[in-house]
Amino acid sequence: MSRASDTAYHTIRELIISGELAPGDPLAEEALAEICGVSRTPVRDAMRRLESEMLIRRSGTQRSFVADWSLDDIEDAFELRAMLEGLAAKRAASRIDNDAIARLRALNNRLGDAIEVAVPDVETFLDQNRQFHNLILSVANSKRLEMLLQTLVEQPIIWRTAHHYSVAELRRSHQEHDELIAAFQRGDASWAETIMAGHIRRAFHTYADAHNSLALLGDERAKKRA
Amino acid sequence: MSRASDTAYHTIRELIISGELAPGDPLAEEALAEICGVSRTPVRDAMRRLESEMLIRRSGTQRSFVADWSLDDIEDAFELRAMLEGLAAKRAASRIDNDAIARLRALNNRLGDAIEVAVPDVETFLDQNRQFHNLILSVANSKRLEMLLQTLVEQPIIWRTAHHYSVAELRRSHQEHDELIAAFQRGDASWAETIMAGHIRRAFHTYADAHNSLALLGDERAKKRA
DNA sequence: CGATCTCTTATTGTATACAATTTCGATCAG
DNA sequence: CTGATCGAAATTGTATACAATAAGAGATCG
Repeated sequence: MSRASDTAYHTIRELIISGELAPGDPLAEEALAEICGVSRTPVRDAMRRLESEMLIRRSGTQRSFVADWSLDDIEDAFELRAMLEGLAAKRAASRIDNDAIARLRALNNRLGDAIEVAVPDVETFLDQNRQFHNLILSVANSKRLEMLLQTLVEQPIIWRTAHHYSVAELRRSHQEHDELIAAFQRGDASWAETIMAGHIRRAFHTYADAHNSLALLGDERAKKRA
Repeated sequence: MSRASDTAYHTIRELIISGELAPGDPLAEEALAEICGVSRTPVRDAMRRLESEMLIRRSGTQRSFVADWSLDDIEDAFELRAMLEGLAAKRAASRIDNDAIARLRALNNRLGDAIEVAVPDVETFLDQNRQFHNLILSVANSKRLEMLLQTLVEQPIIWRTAHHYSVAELRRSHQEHDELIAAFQRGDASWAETIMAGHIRRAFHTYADAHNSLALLGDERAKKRA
């Protein structure tokens, strides 16, 4: 997409994901246009995209707000992701070649290296993780699947909590990726599918746990203020 | 959505689905604006929506064309639909109440009536069928699932071939719906899921068969012209 | 004769002005 | 004081003008 429209998209997106714009906050086109330094036209484009990703919710009268994701909503998203990424893995297993397997292995090695240090490099972990999943998705070779997953993967608040994951949990992800690679190497589609689905579901519970601790922390702070 | 934007959306959509605009045809914003009787602004909105439904494809340089669906693409769409509607049925099974079941039964009865006549009323069949599936989807109670399926159900060329389905095939759909209702009544989520997934997959093969016959017909005609 | 380059033209991206709605607060009747 | 009503201000929808970019035709060079 073109420059102004893109900057608007990324700027607004960042404002939402970083939490600078809180869930429920109203979003006025003109105000956002000013912030992004572009006119309302590209802002409207960006908002359309964000709406389709469900980061923005529209009222009955077309006013926009930052979406507020309940834990149920997030579970919903993970349920769908588990199913769709499972399908991606299944399809990938019967299409993948040695070159792609080698690349997956390289990605997962770097991912492992990023956590086996004094202080885990979560940014790198997330980046390699994203590439790992994207590679599988592209091997799965279904434009439609790619499209649907795109609206699910870029979760909003999820990446914010990622930094609170324990080393054990990061290691677990690394292991599961290895198992996935083994399934690919054997061309076992069902195995790949179930590993992937489980991998995502576990990620949800990891998220939910981190989410709960953070929520408790938030409550503590709220009490202190009162 | 607002008036002009909506009319643009529906007008263009109809042009594509009816085949007036053939797959691969280029779509210029200004030309469409003239056809729809609105300005380019709402046309662009409409095209965005149609793109997300994959009825429109965009080239690397942002030019738009009517999407051309290969049989593989369509199989892809059905594979995803089978999975997602299966999930919808599974979720619905554990949430549905007697009132909703009664409504499903009523819809399916009308659907059955529409085909048990001298000349089957396919329009009514499709309409009741759509309502039947939509009701299940809404009982499934997942906004995200609803959103994803929306981009898959409104297939382009599929409804055009529906008129060529045999009475036996229409009856089969009617039966499968009844089975689904039975699964709901027993609250058997797995059963509901597998019936639904099978139901959609069968629909694909019905479509593919009709598609092939039509393609052959088309070839015959082409030969005659030559 | 073919390939490439440039210039013209067509098409899309962006800004802005204006119209249609909606929100919200002030005012007033009960 | 409560609630309804009206109107000003804010917000979104649409049209249009202009800028940036890409496609296509024709000329130019090898």
